[in-house]
Amino acid sequence: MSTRTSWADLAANSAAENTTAGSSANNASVGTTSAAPARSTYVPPHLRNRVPSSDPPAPAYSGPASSNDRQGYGGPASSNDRQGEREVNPFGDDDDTEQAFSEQENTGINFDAYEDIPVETSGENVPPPVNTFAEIDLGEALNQNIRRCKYVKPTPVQRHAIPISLAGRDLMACAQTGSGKTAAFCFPIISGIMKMQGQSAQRPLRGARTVYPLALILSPTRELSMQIHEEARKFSYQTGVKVVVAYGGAPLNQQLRELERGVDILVATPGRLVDLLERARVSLQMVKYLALDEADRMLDMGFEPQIRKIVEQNDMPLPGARQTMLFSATFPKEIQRLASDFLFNYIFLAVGRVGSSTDLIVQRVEFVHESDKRSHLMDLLHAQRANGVQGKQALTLVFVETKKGADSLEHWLYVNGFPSTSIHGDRTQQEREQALRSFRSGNTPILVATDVAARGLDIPHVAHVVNFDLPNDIDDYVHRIGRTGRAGKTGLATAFFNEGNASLARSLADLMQESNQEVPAWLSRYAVRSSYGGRNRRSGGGRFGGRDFRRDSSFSRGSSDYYSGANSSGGYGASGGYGGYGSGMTSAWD
DNA sequence: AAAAAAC
Repeated sequence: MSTRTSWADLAANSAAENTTAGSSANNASVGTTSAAPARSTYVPPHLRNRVPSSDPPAPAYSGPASSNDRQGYGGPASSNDRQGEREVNPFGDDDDTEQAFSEQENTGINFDAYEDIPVETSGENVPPPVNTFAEIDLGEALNQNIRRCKYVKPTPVQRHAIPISLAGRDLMACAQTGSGKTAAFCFPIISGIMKMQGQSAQRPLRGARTVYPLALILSPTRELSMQIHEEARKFSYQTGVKVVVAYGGAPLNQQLRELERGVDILVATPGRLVDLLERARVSLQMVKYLALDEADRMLDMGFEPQIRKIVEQNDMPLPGARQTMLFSATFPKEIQRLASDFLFNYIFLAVGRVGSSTDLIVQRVEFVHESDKRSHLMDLLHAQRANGVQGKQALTLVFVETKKGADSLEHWLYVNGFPSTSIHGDRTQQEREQALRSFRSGNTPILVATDVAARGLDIPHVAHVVNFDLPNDIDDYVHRIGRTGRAGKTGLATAFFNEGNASLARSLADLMQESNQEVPAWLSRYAVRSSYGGRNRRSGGGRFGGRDFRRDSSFSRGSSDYYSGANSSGGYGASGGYGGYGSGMTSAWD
């Protein structure tokens, strides 16, 4: 059955084609176009005036705010100007797009298992969930793309999150790895921008080459931004909504050229975006939608300053004047608290799983001394060779702690006859993308990776995730094993545990128990010995992703504002029907 | 202590 391939594979293929074609085309024109940095238009952030929203926008222009009018350097361009330039069909099915629809495939998700998914919502006036895409007014062009993607029915997170977003509400959403979060925030954004196209919107005229995206989607790694871009491009095909991606390690000029051709939705990693903002090539003044994917990662210690810079120290509209959506599979309470700075009267949504992490992934933990790890891995891989699928070895993703460790393990595997490659932050962007392509295609069915590959990447056919080195944080473990068992498929996750991982024992044992996994007796003994509920306790507790920190009374001390108003009573549980947990939950702050 | 993210 070809269901598994459908569009996820197309994404991989088209990503591969785009990168190669794109880079060679670009090389040809670099130097002839605007290669020089825009020094003349650069204004340091602290000298830029924040334009109050009441200011009349600069005159000059009053056309529809569609992507079509934003090419070039800001001169009004009729919406016909891009007609000659045909939009590349991201589905690769130019001949008969409706044929794909008639196959009635879905993405392989077991939809029956959705019926009793636990859901928690909290916040004021939570819009009710929908059961079908048809009952939501997303617009015909978007609906057609949804059909082309063979999405027959919304996933649980989509059922709840899309109506909330369409109602204009801010949202903090927890949903399992592989459960369709990208579409959940892309659909409302695309639909909203399509509706704006009809209105006559005016755009300010600053630097002639400044572009004004209407939506900004941030993610923590370059490859994840690429993936989101590919998906968003499918969803917005022939809608007139233009999606552009910007990330580091790749030629800036090519990305600038894309931006100048018009951008409605900008997908970016933080570093490159800050660069573009400092060069005044991008203004966030017109942003109506802000989405943070892997939001807890985006707000952790390493990223928070950059995110604050982007969101708070540029010209982005304030919370309430924009719509903000935060998505992740994990949401530690202390990060939730931080995140509330970026939100206005938001709804918290936690959706239990299907198509992901816990029950569909068989988790094994083996006690392996540091010095035995390689030979132990070899044993696993040998055993796996036997059960290759269709003559192809199943894909195995091996996580290690350090970049050096990744290089050396990859080399060792290679020497020992296992075709493998690696991805980590010390490799060039070309090498990283090549490694991912080669892994996806099965050419090198073993990928050794650092945490750069832990989050968000959708790689079909990953049968086995090996935690060669366990992470220090249980949430990272959740994301790593979530690279398998996606969209209703089963998966296997094996962890090598030894004395060095004692601090993880407790949370690992808890997580495994919550997901009905067999917990080895020796691990339980480690668990009792180690940290009593410390920082490593699972953020949400319970069977799935999380719980609104506003409902936790421990957060009210010393900060009454968090506990007041919005969530005092009655507002939550509107669509829940899952009351079986909550009382005995330990706060991550306890 | 490590990883990620701009040039």
